[in-house]
Amino acid sequence: MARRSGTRDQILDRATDLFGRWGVEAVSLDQIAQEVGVAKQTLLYWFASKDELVESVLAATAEELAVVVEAAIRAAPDDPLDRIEAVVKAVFRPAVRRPALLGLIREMSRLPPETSERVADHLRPLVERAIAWMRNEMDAGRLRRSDPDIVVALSYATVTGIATEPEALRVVGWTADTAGLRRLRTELVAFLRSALTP
Amino acid sequence: MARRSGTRDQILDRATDLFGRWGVEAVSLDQIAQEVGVAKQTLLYWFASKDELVESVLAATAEELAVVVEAAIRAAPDDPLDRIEAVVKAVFRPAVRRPALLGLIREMSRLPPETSERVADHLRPLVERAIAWMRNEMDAGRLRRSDPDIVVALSYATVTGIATEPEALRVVGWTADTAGLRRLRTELVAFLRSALTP
DNA sequence: ACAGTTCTCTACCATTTGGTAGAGAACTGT
DNA sequence: ACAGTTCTCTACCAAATGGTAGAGAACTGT
Repeated sequence: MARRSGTRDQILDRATDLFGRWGVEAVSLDQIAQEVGVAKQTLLYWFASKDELVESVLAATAEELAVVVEAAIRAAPDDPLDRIEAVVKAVFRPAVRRPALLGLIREMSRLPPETSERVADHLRPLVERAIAWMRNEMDAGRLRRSDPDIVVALSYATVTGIATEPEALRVVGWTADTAGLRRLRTELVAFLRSALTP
Repeated sequence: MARRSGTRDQILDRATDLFGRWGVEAVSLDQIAQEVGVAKQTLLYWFASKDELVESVLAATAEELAVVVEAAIRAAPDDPLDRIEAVVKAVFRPAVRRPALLGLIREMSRLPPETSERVADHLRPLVERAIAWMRNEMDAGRLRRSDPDIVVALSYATVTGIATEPEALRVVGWTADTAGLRRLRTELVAFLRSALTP
């Protein structure tokens, strides 16, 4: 999460935010360059093309999420529901502070298949482990019996959807103040808990 | 859902699909015109600007969803969980056949606030009713007690997220064949049921 | 002091973008 | 037959886009 200092890192950070917020297509190199306070050609020195910049941003984001999740898992208690709660809370903080993080992952579906495939490869080990783990817990009767892969996708969709769609929340009258955030996190955790309880 | 026949309707249909799939910014008027088989200026005859086209598409989409949901509600049984299942199933069919539908709603957050506000107004009555209804059912002890507005948003996020992110599903090894679709719908309904059961 | 690398810049370019101007079909009602 | 409206077209345009070419700082190690 640390905003690093080199020109390259600054570009990466800024591009992450902008791509995540507005979508890859909607953000121009000029715009990124201007916000970083650098000439556009400086971007093209660090990244040979916009495509390469996009891919770097996605790879870094996937990596960052993977690290956060891994850490949360290692530190988490053994009970599966507690563990899920820990992971959700760990992801929730950076996701809300920087909605672009999860929004970016969503941008994957709009990229050329080879690119999205490469990014998916970054996440796959994590996902596979999650599925295997869920299957185990289901067998042990500690999670609601169901299709583990789809349930992983559903949980992801719920967390990502709610963290990246402030509009949807505004329509129901929610506001992004501290109290609202706490309320949201509490409900999200309760929702998932209830969805996954045997 | 009916693909209507006039030039205007053809433009609307095609634009809906393209905007929903690739995002508003990523789709050019030239592209839409070409796919409809008409000159770009014909689009600009029917819609004064791209912005106006976007807004028309969004309004029509919101309207269409509202109609589908209303119909499902009217035809649904009285038990709240059955009713939720009916609505989800009603939305699931068009959403999967045309992912653009829900994808479009997500595009709202990337539009100028006045535009998204106007589209939100189309959906608000529906949402308000959903919240009020949920609150009632919670009071009656037929749904899990919680913040009704946030739960509405969470349910929406789950359905929309899963229906618009084929990438996420691909990562868990899911495929979009008939069996996969049925499996997905079944799990989605079970997930929501479990999440909302008292 | 100097050569080499690293980094950022100005100047430019071909293409694509949303949009304008205005002409000409094709269908009205009379 | 004719005038008016509805609809679609060709021909442009200014601005913005991703990207190239190449010069000049600024920092290396010697």
